[in-house]
Amino acid sequence: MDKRPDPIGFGFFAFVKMNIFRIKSSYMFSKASQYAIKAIIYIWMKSLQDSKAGAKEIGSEIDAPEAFTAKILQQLSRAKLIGSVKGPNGGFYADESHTNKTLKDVVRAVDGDSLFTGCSLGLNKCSEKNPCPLHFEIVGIRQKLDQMLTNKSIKHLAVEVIKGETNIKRILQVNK
Amino acid sequence: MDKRPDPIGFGFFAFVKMNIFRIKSSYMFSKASQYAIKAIIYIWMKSLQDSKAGAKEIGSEIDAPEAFTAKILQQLSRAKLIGSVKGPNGGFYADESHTNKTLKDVVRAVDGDSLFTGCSLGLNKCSEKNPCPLHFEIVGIRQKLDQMLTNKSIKHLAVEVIKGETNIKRILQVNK
DNA sequence: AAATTAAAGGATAATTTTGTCCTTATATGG
DNA sequence: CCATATAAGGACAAAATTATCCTTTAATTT
Repeated sequence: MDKRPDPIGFGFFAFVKMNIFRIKSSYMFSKASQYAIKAIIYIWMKSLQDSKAGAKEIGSEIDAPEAFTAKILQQLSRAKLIGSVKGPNGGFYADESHTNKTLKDVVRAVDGDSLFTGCSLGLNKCSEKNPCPLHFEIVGIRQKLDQMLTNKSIKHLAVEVIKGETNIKRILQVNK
Repeated sequence: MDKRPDPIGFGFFAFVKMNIFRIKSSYMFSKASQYAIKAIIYIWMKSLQDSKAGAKEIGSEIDAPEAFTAKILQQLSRAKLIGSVKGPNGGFYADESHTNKTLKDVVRAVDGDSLFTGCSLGLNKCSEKNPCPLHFEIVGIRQKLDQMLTNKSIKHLAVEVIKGETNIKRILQVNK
């Protein structure tokens, strides 16, 4: 390989990747959770139409890497948030037994519950009695988030999506 | 080094670190933001007592890795959220020019603003007109978070902390 | 002016999260 | 029973985030 020092400054491209200029992601949910939510809504939509969905199909439809999606589906399956069957005509599905599963169940299965229980500043002894500077401010917001995620069943979400719009692709906004 | 295959199954310890059993962090803010918030509150507390704080001191007081804290302080300084002076008796400080800086400024300086503007499912075309399944649910919560972070000036927070308790260590809960 | 002190910044390492590939297990249809 | 399709899982790779170390720059003190 050519190990000569970069002659005309293409190191510039490394430059833009440097700390200073890198933009972080930092959403409310991890990517894994985002994929999980999209996937499980999609599965419910299929199940409401009496069909299963395979990992590949799901990954492609929700615009998530297929192999990674498969891993996440395993987690959801282990957590009993969805069912799965192997073999021909197999795939992932949801039924009555999953009717009451909520967004919170999904997020917890994938990300654990530090989002709901941990101190927002990462302090391990934060509590009502010994609150961090943001404690009381954050608690209220987090409670709202928690309630919202707890109140929304996945099935309900899927039904809403179907009612409002039949084109899955558009609703999940997977196209660019 | 001993490269023999693990004879009595201490691979178990690798095992517990495997995907399945690993617990994610996944807080509202990144670690960098958490450190930034703790650091800047600490700096304000010191400044309100007319003294500067060095990177080492700050890192140790807020229970964050010192070198990493130094990096974050650089970012805060570049973003004009704090001031810095080099040399003997130097350090980081905050003054009138920083009075109106808010928690939101801090989070944005460190994490960018995907937390505030990005779709919670990571979809790039999510909007009022073309909403993702969580859009309207999340928007309200995020707005509350945004408002809270916008309304709280760091200075105000530091004052509150000082009023409530003089022991910095305890308030920031750096012990255990 | 020189020595010293502390921030600024570069390079690199460790860890975590995200992502891929390949093998194994298992259900279904023929 | 056999072939096939698909989930489950292991091993590994890439990327992002977190963390450390060392050199350079610039104030302050002497």
